[in-house]
Amino acid sequence: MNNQLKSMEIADPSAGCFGHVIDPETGEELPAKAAQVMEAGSKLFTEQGFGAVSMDQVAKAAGVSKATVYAHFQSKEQLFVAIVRAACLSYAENAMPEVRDAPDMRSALTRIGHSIAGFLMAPRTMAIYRVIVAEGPRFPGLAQGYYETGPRTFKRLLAKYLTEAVEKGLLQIDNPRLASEQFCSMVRGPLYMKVLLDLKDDPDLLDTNTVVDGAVEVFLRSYGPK
Amino acid sequence: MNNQLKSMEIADPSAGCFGHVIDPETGEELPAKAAQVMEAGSKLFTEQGFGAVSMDQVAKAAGVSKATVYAHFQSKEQLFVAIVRAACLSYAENAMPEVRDAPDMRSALTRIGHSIAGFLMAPRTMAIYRVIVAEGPRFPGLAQGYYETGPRTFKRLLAKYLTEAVEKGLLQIDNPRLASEQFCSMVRGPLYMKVLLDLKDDPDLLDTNTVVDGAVEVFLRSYGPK
DNA sequence: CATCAATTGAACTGTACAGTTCAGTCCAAT
DNA sequence: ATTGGACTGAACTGTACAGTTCAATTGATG
Repeated sequence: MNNQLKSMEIADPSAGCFGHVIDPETGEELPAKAAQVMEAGSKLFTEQGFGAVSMDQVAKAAGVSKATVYAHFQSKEQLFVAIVRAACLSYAENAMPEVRDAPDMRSALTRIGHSIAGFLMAPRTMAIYRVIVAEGPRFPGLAQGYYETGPRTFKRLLAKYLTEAVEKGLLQIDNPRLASEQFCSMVRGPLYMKVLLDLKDDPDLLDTNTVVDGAVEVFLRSYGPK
Repeated sequence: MNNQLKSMEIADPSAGCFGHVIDPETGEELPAKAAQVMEAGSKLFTEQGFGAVSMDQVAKAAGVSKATVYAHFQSKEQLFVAIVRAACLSYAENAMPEVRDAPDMRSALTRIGHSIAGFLMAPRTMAIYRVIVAEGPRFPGLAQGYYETGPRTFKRLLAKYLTEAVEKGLLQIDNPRLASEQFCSMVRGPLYMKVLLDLKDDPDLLDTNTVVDGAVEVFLRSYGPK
């Protein structure tokens, strides 16, 4: 029960992730200056929130004139939407690790659990989530887009994996989507608020290993074979 | 397995909840006008977010002059903090139902599960959460205060209940705090994003009964006696 | 009725910011 | 060398808003 991964390295593609983005509207590659603007905007918006950042700040941080910003983006809102959309694209793939070589179900689930935990608590993930929750209501469609490219995609990947395990007789699950949600929630729930609310020294907080091992244990006792 | 509560009525104390608030600073009861201001501010802030609401709007909605607003609250920030703090106070007690009369563990947990689900998805709860996530970073201590009076208190209540059940031989749990987190998470996780992100018609979404029954089932298979 | 505190309404100050404009610069392609 | 598109920097417009001020009004109390 102690096969945790020691340090979970989650690639944080914050830097440079707007380098070669394809504009979904035109299908063309993003000009260098536009990428700079998105880069800077991403950092500022996720650090301070949409409302607290001025376009002057964005331009300055991007090392670009304000006129250039408006040459590439119609408005502050459109810049924001473009940034969030681009940031969501690489979400789900990063969270599901390779587990084909795992010796058994317990170690596979443990690895997945640590991957979820590490991914969810990465600064970039938290920043996107915070911004979506905060500004979602004011940007119709943004939250939906986030959910579909992000959490939903990941949960489907996990449900698919579980279904395969059932077919191999390694698990017994009648509702894999529910089981997938349950496993994610048991890992995520006890941990994410700590980071989200920046609670560093609350005595009630559980550490990652306890949470992941606990989730795996409960999951296997419910859905394990026999 | 079908003893769900049909419609879970969660009292939404949005209206009038600032009527007789005691100021934690002075220990005195809040003047009527101040309560009106907090009432109006609460509605506006939770609907539109801190940044999007002007003090003129608050004054107007409260049916009060702006000078009066500033007579009671030093600044917009302080008004906001006062509102959130007051709103958090009645958080935890509302979420934990009475289950002493429940015939067995399954029905008790099912009732608790539905209570959690109903409480979490109440507009007022969601609104507070959204505002905390969105504005937390800019108001030091606010998120901590929310967590301590809210989620943490509830989870402790549940952990205490579970511990008592263990002592009666109804459950087998070595880490009740972890178990409490797991149960809450399994109920909350699959449901809250639907409301948070306003996803009405996603085909992957599970309904409340499925989620609660699933959580109870998994919980009992893991922690149930023998 | 007189007093006094709370409240009102309206005008005012200062600032921050979205978005525009434009003359001038840079640079790559011809 | 010239042309043309992208970029700069700086000034400018208009607006929204936090917070202030104050003379006039209200209303409860003695």
